[in-house]
Amino acid sequence: MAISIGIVEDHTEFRQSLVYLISSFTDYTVSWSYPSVEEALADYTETDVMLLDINLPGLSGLEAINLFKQKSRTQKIVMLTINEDEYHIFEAIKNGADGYILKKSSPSKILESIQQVYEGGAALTPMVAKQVMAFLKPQLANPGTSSNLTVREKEILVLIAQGMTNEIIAGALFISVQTVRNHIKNIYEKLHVHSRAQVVVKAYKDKLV
Amino acid sequence: MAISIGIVEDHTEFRQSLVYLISSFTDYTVSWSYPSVEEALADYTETDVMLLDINLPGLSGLEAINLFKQKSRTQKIVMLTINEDEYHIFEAIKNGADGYILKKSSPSKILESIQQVYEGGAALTPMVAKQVMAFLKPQLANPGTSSNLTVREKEILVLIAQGMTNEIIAGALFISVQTVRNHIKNIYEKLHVHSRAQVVVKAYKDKLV
DNA sequence: ATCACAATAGCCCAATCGGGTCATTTTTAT
DNA sequence: ATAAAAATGACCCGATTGGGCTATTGTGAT
Repeated sequence: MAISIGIVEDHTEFRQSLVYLISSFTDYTVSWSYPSVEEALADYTETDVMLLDINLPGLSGLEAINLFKQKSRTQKIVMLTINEDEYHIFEAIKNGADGYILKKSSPSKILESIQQVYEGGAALTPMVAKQVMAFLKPQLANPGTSSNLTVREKEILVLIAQGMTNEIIAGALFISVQTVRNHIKNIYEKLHVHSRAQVVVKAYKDKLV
Repeated sequence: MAISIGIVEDHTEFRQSLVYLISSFTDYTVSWSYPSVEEALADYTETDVMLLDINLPGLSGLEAINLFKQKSRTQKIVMLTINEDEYHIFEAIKNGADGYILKKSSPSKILESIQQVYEGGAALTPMVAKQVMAFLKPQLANPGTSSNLTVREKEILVLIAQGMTNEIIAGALFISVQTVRNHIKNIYEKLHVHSRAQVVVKAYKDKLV
């Protein structure tokens, strides 16, 4: 069974060349292609993979991710873009895109990306991957952030960062309040903070939540 | 297939009358009923809809919502309550209840609520619905703004969201700790939270920081 | 076999916080 | 000008938290 693909791309020429490119392989089928999110949503049918332009008139591709996810949670979404800037990359990732590739990528790279996300992986251009890693590095490197927290401590940190009280956390994890408090004491020591509000701040700043 | 129902209600008489009421319709089946959350959790079996009293000895109904959600994410939960006050309403909604109805509601209203949440809707009494809408309106009208916080309150919120204690905040703003606490109380009320950790969470999520 | 660490749980004490009520002054809006 | 809203400050009380200590159990590494 061929992998089915949907395309949203306003630039007619590029859209058609995508259709042409993909259709030339028997492993892939272009189920539909539209120049706007609005039209794609109106006529939506589920596909295995979607190619979604970011710069679109009307609803942008970034805003559309969630809308398409609502239609189908299994479909994979690959963002097509001309810009490699941090904002768009992280917005796309945050919204749950499965891939982020440049329009100027070679045909073989585009097909490769489709295959990768179809198989459950993520497709990123090397430059994007680098930025993602650069973003992650300080968190991994910086000791005193999350890295030296134990698994249990991280669990509790997440719950604190949702505003839960110790009692609620204890209930949620089926352990005693005392134990929760002990874990929290250890978390404070490792993160060098002295209150749960500070923990929440750190959790958000260091993107642990 | 009849809609299956679980009931947690400590008041024996009311619980039994609920069971009697519901059982008298072939469309509904009471799978179980318990006087406490603890017993219900221990013996839990999934039902389509749960009626959950708020004022319970031991674990309250509000605290229990999440615990039951862990057992089953598809079951619908309708809170039973005697009070229509804002606090309980928002706590229930925040925790993910699907309905919020008064114990004094007529039998037909109770059954109607069950049917509504079973069909994927939400069941609210008109008064509750009004309060919910009143809370939502300002946010919808003015998106991006935090809910009606005064300038001073926003200042303090920002400082809280940096992990500061009341004493430090008081020092920073050259006002007394008492005043800081009063402002914070008002912030809590407006944001419907009950701890500074939750304020920090909200501050980051709604992006006021 | 032993050591280190993680997870569990308890106790104690002081500090902080959350919530309720009240009161005064200043600013803003009508 | 007057009423409403905001900012300031206080008291009280109970709940929660933060910090210091000890202890048992299980697991993984040496």
